[in-house]
Amino acid sequence: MPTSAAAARLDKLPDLDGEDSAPRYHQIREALWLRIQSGDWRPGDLLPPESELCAHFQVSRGTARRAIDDLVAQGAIERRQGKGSFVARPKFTGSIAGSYAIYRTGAVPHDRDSRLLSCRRLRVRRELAKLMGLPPQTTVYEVERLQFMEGEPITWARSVIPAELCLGLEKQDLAHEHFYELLERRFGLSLLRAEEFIEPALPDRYIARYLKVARGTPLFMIERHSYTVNERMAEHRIVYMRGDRFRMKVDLR
Amino acid sequence: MPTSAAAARLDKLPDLDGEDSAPRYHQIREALWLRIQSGDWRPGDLLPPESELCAHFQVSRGTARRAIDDLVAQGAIERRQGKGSFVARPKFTGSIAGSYAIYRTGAVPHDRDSRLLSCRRLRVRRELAKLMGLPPQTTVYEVERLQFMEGEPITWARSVIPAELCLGLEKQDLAHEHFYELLERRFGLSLLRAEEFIEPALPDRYIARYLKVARGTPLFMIERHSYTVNERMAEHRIVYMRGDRFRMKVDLR
DNA sequence: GAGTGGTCTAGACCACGTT
DNA sequence: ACGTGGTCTAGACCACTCA
Repeated sequence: MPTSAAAARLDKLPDLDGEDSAPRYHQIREALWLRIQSGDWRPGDLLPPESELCAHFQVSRGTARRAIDDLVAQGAIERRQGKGSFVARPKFTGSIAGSYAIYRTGAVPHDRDSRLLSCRRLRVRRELAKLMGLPPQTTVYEVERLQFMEGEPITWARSVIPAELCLGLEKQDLAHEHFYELLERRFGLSLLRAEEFIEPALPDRYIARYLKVARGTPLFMIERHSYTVNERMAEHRIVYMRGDRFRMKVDLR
Repeated sequence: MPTSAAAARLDKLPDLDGEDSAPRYHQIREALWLRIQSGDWRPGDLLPPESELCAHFQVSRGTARRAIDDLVAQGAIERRQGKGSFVARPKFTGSIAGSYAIYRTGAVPHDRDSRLLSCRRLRVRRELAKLMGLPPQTTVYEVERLQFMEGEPITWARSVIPAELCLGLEKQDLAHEHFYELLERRFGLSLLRAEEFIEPALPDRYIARYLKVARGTPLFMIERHSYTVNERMAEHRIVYMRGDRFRMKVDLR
């Protein structure tokens, strides 16, 4: 069942460990982050006010704030003045974002659209089961989609998700709803973080046909591992993105 | 002249603006960052102790520290307990690092080496002059190098630098010294930040020969713009990196 | 107006590196 | 021993949101 905007409670949160040499703000940060990772606190949940955190952990407000500051910097918590602090909804869900940005070679992208190619229920391939930490023969959903910008095909993507995490996925509106929002809202499946591995690649015949590019057109191949509660891999995604229309920008300091 | 490890002074640093609605820590951060960007304070310089910053800006230590915290997070300042705070040396100089990481597909990279292909003095190409903000016909150095890992060619790179920033570059040991360290030490040229644009690409005959790959092998093409004092572009670099041996990793939150 | 986070203060003691 | 940054406290007032 989809849960939205509950209140995060401090029940059974450990006290600070006097023996632990780590700073208090660090211990507090660990305790809160564990709550989020474990799924006790879910994206959108309202955190207890700072005053309550101070009282619970027996620290001054500066120390409690420092812990939250770090979680905010880490992207795990959002603050809203006057309202409270909330468990953050994952940032990388929107477009392709995060610590790098995709830039169109030319104009600014708008006008997004996507098309569902297929959604199948099947047994996971052996290699993928190993990579995802699933028992052999686990049933998964395999979703293939195309993303368009300004009417032009830009990315082809195939996602694999353990079926038990989203039973009935094939009945959902996969064509138009945002994929991660759908998982969150319909199945209560929240993705907390992801890793991406990026390589240059060339399209095979299948991909080239969908992206409407010549076989020799350079592409980005992006492999994404998305994790949910308890560090469990909930989605394995392969994306091919046209390199003739997009590039990535990285700021170095 | 190479300057190393001077002391940063607070001379003529502006007072806080009471009219400014921005928080004090923000105004302090801006003032310090401007000092660094302008070149008054150089990488490696020792900052005044926090006590002195507090006295100068008439703020409490918490506020001064908050300003420095932000600059540390931004990568502009490094703290060393017991010693002091220092203007950071750029992080992206070592390998390719920053907000993303290059991962070898297979074993861990070690055993680096590089080879100088050429170092020429010539007039900058018209398009590049425009991109770099240089007058037409400006004299530049053009340096081509190969980088090896475990005896295998991994990247080919061509750097273009305005000649006046590093007069006599051709006499330096470009083969073995780290390039950015050499610029810093011999010419006092410090690069403060950089932007990279990454695309998938295929090698032309020239690049393929150096990297010892077939013409159809996918590569990363990385264009780097490095900036020195006053937001002046000091280096324009094109890198081709083998995509069959390396990939990039990005962490999303 | 009540409650939240945002900013700031003026102290304190500790850990580390140098002299 | 001394000076640096690292951690922490117990207050204060302001800005924003919502009832």
